[in-house]
Amino acid sequence: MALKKQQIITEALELLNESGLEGVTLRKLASRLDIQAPALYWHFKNKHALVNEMAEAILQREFHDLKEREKAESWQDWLLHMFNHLRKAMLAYTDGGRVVAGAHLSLTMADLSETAMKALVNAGVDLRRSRLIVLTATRFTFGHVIEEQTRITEQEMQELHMESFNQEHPTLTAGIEEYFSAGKTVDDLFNDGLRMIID
Amino acid sequence: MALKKQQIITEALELLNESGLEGVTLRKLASRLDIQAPALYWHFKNKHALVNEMAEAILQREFHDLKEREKAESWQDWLLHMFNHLRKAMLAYTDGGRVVAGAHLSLTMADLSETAMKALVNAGVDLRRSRLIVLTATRFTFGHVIEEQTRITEQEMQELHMESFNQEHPTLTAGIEEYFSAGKTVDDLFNDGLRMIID
DNA sequence: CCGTTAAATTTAACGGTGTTAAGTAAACTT
DNA sequence: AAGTTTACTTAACACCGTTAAATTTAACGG
Repeated sequence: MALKKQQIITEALELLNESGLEGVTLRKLASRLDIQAPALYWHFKNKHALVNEMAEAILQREFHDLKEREKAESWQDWLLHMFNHLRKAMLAYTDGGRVVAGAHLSLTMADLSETAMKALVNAGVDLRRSRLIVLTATRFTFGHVIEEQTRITEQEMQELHMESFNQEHPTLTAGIEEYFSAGKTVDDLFNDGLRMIID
Repeated sequence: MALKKQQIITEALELLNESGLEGVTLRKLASRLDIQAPALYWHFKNKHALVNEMAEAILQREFHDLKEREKAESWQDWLLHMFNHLRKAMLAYTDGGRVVAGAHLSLTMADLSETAMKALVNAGVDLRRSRLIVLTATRFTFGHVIEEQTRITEQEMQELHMESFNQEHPTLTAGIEEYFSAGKTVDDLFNDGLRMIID
């Protein structure tokens, strides 16, 4: 039985979650599918194309039924929800942020922007402002999730001597300390940042 | 005469500008320095360490004399300047955004955050708000520049059929069209987004 | 100036990567 | 049954980061 594109992508996403983006090699992927690496080139033009399709799949899982805004909900709340979904989609996979942000010209992302802008315009926000809000929030979300997902090694942690770092960056340290000691989480951090853009 | 670390990084940055991030290989870099690739391991623990130092160098060129805010300037304007500098620093090199954003735990970035937060706190902004503004603006800037610097190939452009794309995304298309036909530039787009966060 | 030590680099090699070219077997088509 | 398309395999190429070991270069004290 011949392999379907969808099976390959599913397996690739599983491999992504186990080994991270640089762990996704064509040989490893092929081995999991019980084929040889060059066979993948029958299904994909090259590795980049595969990664692009992985990005679409990551987004589709969260946005296959992209809902329009209902009248009851404010456009601000609706937009907040949308970008929380976007973040959630990317967080669901190791390096999901880099995969999605790296996949330029994603159709799903375009649909998402279109739906979002339409929602704002329909709610009375003017066109330019809608564009600015959606674009800014999108890029913030990418930047946020990418940073959120970068893994710092034990060694990098040691090389950055904590005591002296904190001593030389008192305001920064105090700011971080204050935020989390108030019981806030990383989710809150994302949403607080998002709200600054949206409101 | 033995090679100095600084010379290696300078050459690496030149190579970065000519060939992009994936064009920076240890063999190519070594060849430009008239040494063999393994010699680089005397100067750097591994390639990642080299790229991290490249990131610091990129930032240092724009921030070697990081100025405190002067009383005459509003903290908003000052912050706007700072992030324009950050963007400029990254734009100065091919894939500069990916290099800097990828270099986690950059000391220069930490100094920058510290200075920025101190400026806001001194201007009367409360600690939590300072942290949120600086963090959000930073991540937006990274997201923005990374996107700005991704090069789309001719072929990717063709695969995305423009007419049907525009037809299926009328609001998005109209938004983009409106913005640029008003004489605005990509620089404006960045600053307008930044202002949404800061103000 | 010499001998020793440390710094800087070379040579050779390993295992891994994406990718291409050419051949092959199975599955549809006519 | 013959021919064509689909889905692969095998073999190979040119790269890549990295390591180990040998070797050269520079620095320094007696």
